[in-house]
Amino acid sequence: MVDAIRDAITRGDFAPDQRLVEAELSERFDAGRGAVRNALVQLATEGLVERVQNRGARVRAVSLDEAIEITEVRMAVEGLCAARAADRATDADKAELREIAEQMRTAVAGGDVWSYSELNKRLHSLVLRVSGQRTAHEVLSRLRGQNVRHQFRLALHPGRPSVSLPQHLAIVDAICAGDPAAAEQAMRAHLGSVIEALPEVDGTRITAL
Amino acid sequence: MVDAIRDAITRGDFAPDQRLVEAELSERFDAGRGAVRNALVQLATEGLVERVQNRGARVRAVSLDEAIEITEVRMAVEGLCAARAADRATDADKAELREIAEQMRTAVAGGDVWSYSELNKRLHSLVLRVSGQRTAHEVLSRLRGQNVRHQFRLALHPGRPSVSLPQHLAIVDAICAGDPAAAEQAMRAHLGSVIEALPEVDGTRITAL
DNA sequence: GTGGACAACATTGTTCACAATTGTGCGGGG
DNA sequence: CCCCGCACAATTGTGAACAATGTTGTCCAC
Repeated sequence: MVDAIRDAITRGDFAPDQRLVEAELSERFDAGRGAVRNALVQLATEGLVERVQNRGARVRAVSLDEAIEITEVRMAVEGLCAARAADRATDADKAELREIAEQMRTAVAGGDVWSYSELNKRLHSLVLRVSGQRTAHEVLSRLRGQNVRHQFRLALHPGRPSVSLPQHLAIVDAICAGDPAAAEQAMRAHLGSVIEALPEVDGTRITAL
Repeated sequence: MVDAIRDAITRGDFAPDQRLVEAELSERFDAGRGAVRNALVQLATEGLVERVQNRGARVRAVSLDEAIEITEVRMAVEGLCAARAADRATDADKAELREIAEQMRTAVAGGDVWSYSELNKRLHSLVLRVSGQRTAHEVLSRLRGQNVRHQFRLALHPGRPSVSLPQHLAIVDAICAGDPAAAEQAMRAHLGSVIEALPEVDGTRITAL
């Protein structure tokens, strides 16, 4: 239940600030109002929806400032994970990382923005998995969920792939070289660049898809 | 409601792995079963209790490994906050930081473990506030909540204050000097030392209070 | 035309009873 | 003596009704 609603929000089925009426969700997802209620409570503590007493729930709109804050925290935590990944990566992990890096190169060369965006998610997710840091994984999942909209806008920004590609490659290289400090530094540099780019794409209309 | 149960858990009124029966909590806190239910859902997503379908809730026992993971993430995020705090601290903030540092010195000199533990919380909390990073603040609140037990054990460990005091002083100094890099480094060094100390105090019986 | 009291409506909060599921003790058979 | 099935107790999940609250629209005085 909660997953269904969460997916719907992150997928963009519900616009930011849109009201989430319990009865409507109850019908749409074919569940009791109680179940919907619990799901909304959970999503509220996850930061995806806002709930105010007697006035119901609405999907939370994260401002530019919040998006920057979130990315700052991501910078710190994913930096940690990159360092851990550099320490723990097996040969199989490294092969997988290089595989993604290679696909990223061809995607950017071919101008395939959507594939690159998917590879981006896979790369960050793989670094997390290799790091073995479950706590960091949970923290980042929550943060990422709140940020999907800004993330999406950034991915669609023209010229963005060509600046982020070398950063991604540097991350992969550092992890494969088993250099934790370099991996952390590369990840922080990458997300630092995301932070700088966020204000530029803020307010961009989402047309594609 | 949720605050009452959360406090009870962090205070230690409920032991780890203890079952939390809805009816019992309902009576103890004088609230409807529905309210208790919602509170448990929220506490579950906060990571304080575990809930399994049709089997109820129990307070989550965090293992030593998890405690270390949590502290690693804290190291990354609080490092970020220390750096931000060094950039943003006003004169009033700095005065407050130095005040706490001074009180820490006298507490350690006088062997007042409990006061020192309280000051420790206040210091970390103040750094967070000064950093102005609300997202980091929320993340850390959650993590700290899961870790209270280990944190508490560590605070009671004999000889611990004398090793952590200079680290705390270094943090305050770096922030007051307006040196973000040094502040981040000092905070990371401090929490790194916590990580090293955690295994030593693991399994210690909690007698005092 | 504007603002305020008031009523009708919509939505959430709460309670209750009951259904569904799981844990437990008991007895019988191997 | 141990293991399996069965009934019963304990507990959670769910649905419906009702209460409480907030929102919207209307009417009337000014």
